[in-house]
Amino acid sequence: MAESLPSCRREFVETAGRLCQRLGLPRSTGQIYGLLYLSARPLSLDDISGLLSLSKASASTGTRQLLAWQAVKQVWVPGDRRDHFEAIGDLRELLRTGYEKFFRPRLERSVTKMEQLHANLEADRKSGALSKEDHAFCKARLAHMATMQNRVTKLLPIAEKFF
Amino acid sequence: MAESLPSCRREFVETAGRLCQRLGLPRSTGQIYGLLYLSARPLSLDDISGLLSLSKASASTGTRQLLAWQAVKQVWVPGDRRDHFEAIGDLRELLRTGYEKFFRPRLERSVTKMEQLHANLEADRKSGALSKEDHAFCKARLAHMATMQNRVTKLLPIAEKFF
DNA sequence: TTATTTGTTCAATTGTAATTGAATGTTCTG
DNA sequence: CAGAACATTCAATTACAATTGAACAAATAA
Repeated sequence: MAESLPSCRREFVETAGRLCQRLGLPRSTGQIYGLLYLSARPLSLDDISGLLSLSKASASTGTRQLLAWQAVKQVWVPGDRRDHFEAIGDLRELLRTGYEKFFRPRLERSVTKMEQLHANLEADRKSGALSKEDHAFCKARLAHMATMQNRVTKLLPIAEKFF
Repeated sequence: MAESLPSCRREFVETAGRLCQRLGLPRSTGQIYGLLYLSARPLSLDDISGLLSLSKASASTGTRQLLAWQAVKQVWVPGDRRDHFEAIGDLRELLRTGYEKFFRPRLERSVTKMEQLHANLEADRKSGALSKEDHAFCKARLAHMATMQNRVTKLLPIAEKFF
């Protein structure tokens, strides 16, 4: 397997890594996806760690992460015992599963969280921890936030159809 | 000023803090915004650091951060020399400026980055660093990514109108 | 079976960014 | 003006998460 990357791939890998880093994900994971995204043939862990100058441990955890996100799949290469990895090239699908696995559950939990907060607010009002005016104010703000939540919830399916 | 928070605000503050943390922003900044969002009256730096058990330094940097994001505004409280802060309650506006200041520039830069990558790809092809098949493969993948970029670019104004 | 190749797990290190206390600068007050 | 009240800046600390090397486990080959 090659030991160095052509400059276009090098730069792509770097960009992907920084994007992930900005999103709070491990840079190395982004680099791995970037590398695979521009690889015509599946790569082994050794290829990955070699080309990206990562430890095999990082390559292993990174690929497993990507497998969990369904951003990558394992493919069998005849005549080679090692696992090989290939990027899922369809970014629409990636977005879709990302939404399903990441955004939606969070959004749903945020709705129940809002309900909790509202209940809490009423309890505070009854226990006297909150004045009438403060209670009204908080209630209005929470209500506004809830309508925003609703809009996001309604927008996302539209966005999904858009892709 | 009060020394402790009613439970509803306590929980809201915690939630806001964790949300920011997840987004890669300082937790304390989120907590400050959460606190102000549910405060009927503007708070001073001392109020903030006291109620959230933060150093005044953190309160200062956090509020300046929020000012830069236009998530908070300074208000003058008669008879008090200190700066006081109030949350911008309109989350729509917050989203809008967040999009303008954060997303849009990034999206634009990503477009020029794609052009760079494409140019790079052609250069690699010419220099022989890339086989014909590899070149075709990479070109297709970059093209696919570009169309996704276009869709995002087109979707965002729609989403903006939606709010 | 034993030796070798491959992949994962885990403790330790490293790097990065948030947080703080102390120092500094600035504005008000008496 | 001197002194106090505030806010900011900065160096140092702390907390956290990515990364690694080494130990371990599993599978294959000889």
